[in-house]
Amino acid sequence: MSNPVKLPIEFYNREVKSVAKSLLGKIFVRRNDDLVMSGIIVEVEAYNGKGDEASHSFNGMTKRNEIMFGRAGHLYVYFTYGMHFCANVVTGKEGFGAAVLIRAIEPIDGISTLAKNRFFKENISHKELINLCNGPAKICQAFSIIREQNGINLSGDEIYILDAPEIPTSKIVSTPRIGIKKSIDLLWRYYIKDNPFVSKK
DNA sequence: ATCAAGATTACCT
DNA sequence: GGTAATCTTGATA
Repeated sequence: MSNPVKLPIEFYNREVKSVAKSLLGKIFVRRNDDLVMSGIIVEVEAYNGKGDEASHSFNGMTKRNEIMFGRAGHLYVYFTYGMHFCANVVTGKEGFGAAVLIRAIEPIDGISTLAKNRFFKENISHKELINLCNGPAKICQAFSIIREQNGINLSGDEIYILDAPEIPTSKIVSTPRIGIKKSIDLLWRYYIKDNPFVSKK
């Protein structure tokens, strides 16, 4: 087995749709001391800094979205619907306001912890495993990501993403983004074809 | 100050 | 397929 290495800042400092597609197949890791949770990123969405009406950054910087306008390679966490958190990776140059929403993860390590966070029990059925991280708010609940993690540097040791081989273009499916009412013509949602941990076909 | 919408989810028929 | 839950945020006055 090869040495896993954290994605460098240059990885994130690129055009948001390229980063989004490249993030598929990479390993998302959350570490708390000796506790490790991880999984394969299988579904993402790109939100651009310019000309994207569905993006939080569309109307300029606010207190809520300021991390989105910060440096690439940091985590943008927001609260929505009065009860859910969603996690994004900031991309591109500082001040641009682009980010990739992580929508689904195939669990690998720390599944009993992920399960406890989501379902308040360690042993789960196959159905519950599929349902563990197949949605942006489910990921945050499973990985214990809240307001506190907003702005975290992905070069650090608490939350980071490990490199892994690129998913070939032939295995990447593009669709409209989920749950938005503007810019629905843009096919900026990407997921790994035939992966059972994707949120929706 | 007020208010409507929201990058969702779980549970219902 | 439909909708309640739940509250922060940003826009408007």
